[in-house]
Amino acid sequence: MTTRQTARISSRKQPQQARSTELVAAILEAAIQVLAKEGATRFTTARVAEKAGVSVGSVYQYFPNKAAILFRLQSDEWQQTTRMLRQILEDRQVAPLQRLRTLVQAFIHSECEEALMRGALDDAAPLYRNAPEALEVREAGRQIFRDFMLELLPDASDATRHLAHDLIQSTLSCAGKDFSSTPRTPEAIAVYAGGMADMFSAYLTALNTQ
Amino acid sequence: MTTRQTARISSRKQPQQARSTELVAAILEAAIQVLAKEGATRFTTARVAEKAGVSVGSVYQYFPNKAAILFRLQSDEWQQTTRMLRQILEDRQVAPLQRLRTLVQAFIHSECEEALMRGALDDAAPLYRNAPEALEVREAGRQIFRDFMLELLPDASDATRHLAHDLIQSTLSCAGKDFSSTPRTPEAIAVYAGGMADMFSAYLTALNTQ
Amino acid sequence: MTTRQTARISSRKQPQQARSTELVAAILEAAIQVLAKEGATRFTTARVAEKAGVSVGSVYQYFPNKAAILFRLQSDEWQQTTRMLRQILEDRQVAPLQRLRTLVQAFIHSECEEALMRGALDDAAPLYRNAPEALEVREAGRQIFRDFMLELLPDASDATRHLAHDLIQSTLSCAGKDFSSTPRTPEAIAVYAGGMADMFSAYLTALNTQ
Amino acid sequence: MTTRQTARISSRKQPQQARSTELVAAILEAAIQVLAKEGATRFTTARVAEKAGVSVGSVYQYFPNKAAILFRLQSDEWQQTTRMLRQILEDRQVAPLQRLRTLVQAFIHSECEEALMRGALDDAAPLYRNAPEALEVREAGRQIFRDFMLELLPDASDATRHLAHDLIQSTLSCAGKDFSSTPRTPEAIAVYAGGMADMFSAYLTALNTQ
DNA sequence: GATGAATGAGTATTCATTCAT
DNA sequence: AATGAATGAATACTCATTCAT
Repeated sequence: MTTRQTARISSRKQPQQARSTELVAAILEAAIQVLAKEGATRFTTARVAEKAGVSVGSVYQYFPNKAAILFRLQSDEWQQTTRMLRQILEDRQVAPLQRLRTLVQAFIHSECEEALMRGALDDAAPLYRNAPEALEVREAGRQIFRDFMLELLPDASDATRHLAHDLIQSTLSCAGKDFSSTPRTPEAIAVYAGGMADMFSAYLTALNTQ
Repeated sequence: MTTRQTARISSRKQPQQARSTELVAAILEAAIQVLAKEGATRFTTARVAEKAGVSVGSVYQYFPNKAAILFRLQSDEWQQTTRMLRQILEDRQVAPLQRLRTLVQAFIHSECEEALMRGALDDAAPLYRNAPEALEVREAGRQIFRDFMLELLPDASDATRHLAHDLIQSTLSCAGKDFSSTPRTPEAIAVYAGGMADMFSAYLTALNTQ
Repeated sequence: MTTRQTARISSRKQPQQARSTELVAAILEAAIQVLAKEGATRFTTARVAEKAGVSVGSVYQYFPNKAAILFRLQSDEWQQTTRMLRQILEDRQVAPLQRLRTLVQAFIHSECEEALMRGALDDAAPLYRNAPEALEVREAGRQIFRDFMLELLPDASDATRHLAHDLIQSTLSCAGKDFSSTPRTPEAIAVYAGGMADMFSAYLTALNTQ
Repeated sequence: MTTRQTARISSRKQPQQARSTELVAAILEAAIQVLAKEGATRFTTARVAEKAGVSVGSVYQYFPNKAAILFRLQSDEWQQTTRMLRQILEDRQVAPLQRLRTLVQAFIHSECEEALMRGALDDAAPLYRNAPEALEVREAGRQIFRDFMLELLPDASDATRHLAHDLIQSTLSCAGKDFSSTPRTPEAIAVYAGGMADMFSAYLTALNTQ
């Protein structure tokens, strides 16, 4: 929303040596724990450093600022999601609507894992949201979905397809977040994801038979 | 998400005298402006007081803490939304699906008004979200929707209806927020809301013809 | 030299009530002591607050930042010097060269008072030097001297007078600082100031008899 | 001024091997650039090392601490100035007052070269000023001037000569610094230096004819 | 010798909240 | 009731210096 602060947020150095990679991993793992245990407002570089068993200085050796740690966490998640998207949506062996169904299940499931951390990460979004890098990562996921929409709605107008795309992707990600903000059993997850897939299917079918 | 801080958050006193009511109104109006102009992170009691032309002490006379101001803003909005919900959904003169369509249009439109302030209010959600009062207000809205779902899906099982309810209400509110986070023209709003209504309609129709 | 940082530096609020005035005075007094005892590098707002028996927050209530405290100290000094300049130089009862002589004595004397603090204040100059307010205060003093130069060198060309002005004012203030950086007895001060006055007199007399 | 920190500041080792000498030179050159480009407050060992294309560790191999680099820069300058002093002042072929005139011109000119770096070096003076080595280097220059003063004021009392010496040397160096803190054209420099030489001449002549 | 990762004390500044007047 | 001065804990980030490799 607010487009106020925006700064460089990417990693300060590429950890090429094994030691460095471990350190970055330790910091990120600690960040996840701090986020989950303490929440977004109590997420401080000092706490992350302490939890990682590292000095604050070391944190700043690998991340230019606090936002960069959060962004990295989010970025990693987006990449994971993008991989999942690609894997499921590009499998042309499976019927498109079935692929969508599989995706919804997979996505909602993954959203419900580490929901506490994810929620806190979301609360901290104002800190990293406006970084230019954030937009790039998002775009990659959009492109995969865009291609998939061509399969789902081959005869629709660009406008219609674009609208359906917006609706489905937005619903998937944000209703998923909403749902995962409360602890859920695997059954409840399956049911909810099934319902969402039904909704998307009904919508897309309607668009195709128009 | 995070269930950490939870404190009394409702107004400290019922301002019954005219002067008090004015003061509260001034503070809330100022809060809206600060939120819109400065964003969630720069939303401070001092700034609100200054903008309201009141002392900080006075702010604390009517609101026990900063979160209470934010909560009140959110609460007011929920009540407004609830009124809208009631007005549209309880009008039995109109066919249920048409009422839903009207509601989606009205809701997305209203989300796009003052989007800057709403976005900031959302960013500040961690501060007031866990207040018990917040849940109560939400529940009122849910009840209206629940009743409406009985009209939409008269023959469905409770489970199915409940699921559809969750999906639709969650999609409506959070995809609406997502959509409004970017400035939109009235036409774009109408198109998007139309699409969402189509999606809901297709889904509900499918459930009813099963 | 370096013209890098430049920010608002003036006082945050005008202390109109007695209590406030006292507080500002206490902070300034504490600042002087910290500067004298700890030096420019160890001059921190926390130390000033502690020495003043006040919280850090209170310091920031009256000064927008650390530089503002230093600037205020310097500014006060400049105003005092300007007053002295005016008092001595504008006294047309006394012969011009005699006035200059008196001024040099008074100025060097005053420089040697609280020399420790002044030295430290000077070390901290990079912090406040580039503030626009600093330049204004300086200019006032220059104007008085400019008028006086007209009396000293009535027949000289503008260029000559301007050059003499620059030389004398610059020598006075910076050689004075240099001299005062070592503890001096009153006698030594009088002798040094006498010498400087002799130098100025010789120079001005030479210019006038050219 | 402040006589607080005082530590060993001279070079850690005499670099006799070619490689070492080069390294030291590279570090000093980098230091000059950092000082000029970033200013005293942003002068850090890390930045110097990076600019020099060397590791921080290497910097500490040849300089015991940051102050030592700055001191060395200053020291080199003093030695250069001392050489200039000697060259000009000890040339008995030229009349004393003419030598003084030449010196003033040369000195002010040299002050105005690399004024940006010099200014920053000056800002950093608190860091190296109190080193005992600093005093020694200064003393060498004083001695040359002292001898020259004997030529200038052969009949004056020790006290008078000493006073004139203090005045002239102090004025030369610090008014020179003051003057060079603003960018100047060669013409302006010549004029200012001429004026200063006139002032010294008038003063010395007056002392000799007393 | 050279490297540069690691350290952690140190600093400026903000802001929710209280309470004497 | 209203004020706004005072508090002080909290936080992001820097940088001189060390030392294992």
